Amino acid sequence: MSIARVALDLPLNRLFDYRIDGLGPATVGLRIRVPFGRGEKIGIIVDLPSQSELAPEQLKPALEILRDTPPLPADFFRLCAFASSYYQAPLGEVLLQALPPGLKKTRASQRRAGKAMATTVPAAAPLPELTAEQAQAVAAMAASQGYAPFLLHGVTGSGKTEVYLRLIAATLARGRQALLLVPEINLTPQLEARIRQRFPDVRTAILHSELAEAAREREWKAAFLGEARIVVGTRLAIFTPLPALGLIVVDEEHDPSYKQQDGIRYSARDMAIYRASAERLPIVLGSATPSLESWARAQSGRYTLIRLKERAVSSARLPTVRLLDTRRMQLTQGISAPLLEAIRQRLMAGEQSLIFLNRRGYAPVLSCTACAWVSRCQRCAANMVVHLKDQRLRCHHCGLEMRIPRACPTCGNQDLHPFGRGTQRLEAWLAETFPEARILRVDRDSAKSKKQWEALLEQIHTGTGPERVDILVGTQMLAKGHDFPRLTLVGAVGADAALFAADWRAPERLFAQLMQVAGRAGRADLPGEVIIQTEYPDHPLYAALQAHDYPRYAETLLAERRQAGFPPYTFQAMLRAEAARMEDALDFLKAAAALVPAEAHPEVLRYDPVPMRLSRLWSLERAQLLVESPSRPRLQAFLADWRTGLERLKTPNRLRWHLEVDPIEF
DNA sequence: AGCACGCCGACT
DNA sequence: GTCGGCGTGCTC
Repeated sequence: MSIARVALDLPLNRLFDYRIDGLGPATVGLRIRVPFGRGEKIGIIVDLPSQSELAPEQLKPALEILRDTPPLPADFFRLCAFASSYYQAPLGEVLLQALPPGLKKTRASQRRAGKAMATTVPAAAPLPELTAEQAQAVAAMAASQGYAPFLLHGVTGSGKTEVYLRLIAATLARGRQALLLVPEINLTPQLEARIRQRFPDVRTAILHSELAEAAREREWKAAFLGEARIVVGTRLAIFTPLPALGLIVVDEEHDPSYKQQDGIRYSARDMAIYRASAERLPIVLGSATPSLESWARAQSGRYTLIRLKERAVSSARLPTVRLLDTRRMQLTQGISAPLLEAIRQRLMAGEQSLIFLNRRGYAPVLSCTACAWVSRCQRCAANMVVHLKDQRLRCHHCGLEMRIPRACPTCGNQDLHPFGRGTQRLEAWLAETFPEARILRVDRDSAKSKKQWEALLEQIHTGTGPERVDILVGTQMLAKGHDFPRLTLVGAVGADAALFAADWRAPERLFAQLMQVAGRAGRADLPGEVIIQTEYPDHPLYAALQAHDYPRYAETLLAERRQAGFPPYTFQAMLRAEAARMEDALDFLKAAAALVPAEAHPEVLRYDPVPMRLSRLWSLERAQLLVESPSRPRLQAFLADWRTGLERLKTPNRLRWHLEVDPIEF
């Protein structure tokens, strides 16, 4: 009797055995259709054991071994097995989340094979000349053999993408595939175009979660079958099986969107490092503001640090950064007179300004002037944001919406005031102040879809005429890598809030955002200026920003982290619970903390359970318990023990929990 | 995760 | 007297 051991997409930490006699030759890595409970499921054969722990009559016969794709390769299994153990997630869940949805369907639906997208082959442009720095970087990285991790630290505009393209070309020349990870593909349509232009004859696969199902399957297969030689994708693309992988590039490696925030909470950047090491490949982590984790590893020599200190276009200098001390200034709608004057000057010169305000909506809260009423969300521990454009209050966490009330729901007072400022309010006020200017707001509300976003980009690029844009108002969306040729002024408003946020990673993110948004200014032959309004002009973050000195700020932050015993000097995991009542969530976490005796894991520190910062979301009370260790292996050992106990722990009514390794939000 | 079985409250 | 609440247990 032949047996297949099968991984299924279930939240269960075990595998299932089936009889496969008469189903033809089986191979580890093939998909298999099996009866499960009263239905059926698609699983993946992970082993062909000679016998099962169950009696033969307890095994059900499998229905079909699917051979429409080749077996998933051993490299892929190793990657998934590592993710499964590192993130304490069942192997089946990890393996199956890596497949396009079409390959997980029980009914063998005969979809059209799907042809490769018709790509108009653009005229091959001459290769841009490399700067000396770029050439050195390419030479150093292209010469590497085996596992070779590089941290490519390049200031904005230093031409990191060109370096990637050269490395990709070298990889293709060696007959290998190249994998390029990007944070959000929809925000960088230019990158895709650039790759297609550079490699017009090379099949390039694009992979991200917003692709339609058929397209995703087509692209995934092209990559898996080795037809696509270049694979560009978001975090999920790290799990694509690639038969001839020769290079991994992680662009903007510091970007938080590499961390999956639901389901299996993995870091695509960290998985990329593992994959490169397991498959003995060069890997390039690129950023103008690397994550502190990566920077520390580069400092310790685990990664080779390669720096691009100059902008690729020699005439384009880094923008000057001016700190405006607003403590003694009269602000109108949050804008100081000098910033306003700077905008006016750009208007007169026909140049573009960008005001960065990382808060969308009109105002963060509506409140009654007579009583204590504020626009709180019914479901979340958060305020509903005023969206004046569509006359609605909206919770940015759960999406709950309602009309803006005419009068206070509590006392009937008609005098309700929006407090604080978001991009809509700033846009409206700037439109009043500069009636002749064309103002464009760019945030998640104005650029909901890829189409809208591309249309906005198009508009921003329009140089002259009635369609030109004079002033951009926007959130961090504007910080992503685009060239805005006429942009010479960047103003940052309301940035201080992140300096003292409860989340200790907030300053790191603020620095990256400001650095990126500042990098938008003055890329071509026009010098750029950045004006940051702040009440803390002496803060080291701003000083480093002014000096364009990421390394200095990174050292400051790393020293703080070391002092405080935070990552990357300790390793953390978070157990989170949500329930109808906070008490239940906290009680569960208390019980969880007591599951494993402390003596068994002396180097693992367990903190007390606490409510999460956003303590209620979607009407569920949420709490969390942090565990921490100076040793990653010891933390891992503890987590493995802990999970076993947690799975046995019977949870109170409707309580849900999950374990997150290397959490990035608190 | 589904999906069964199984024992206690308000309804045709 | 039943419909249905979700507590518990199982899935090769």
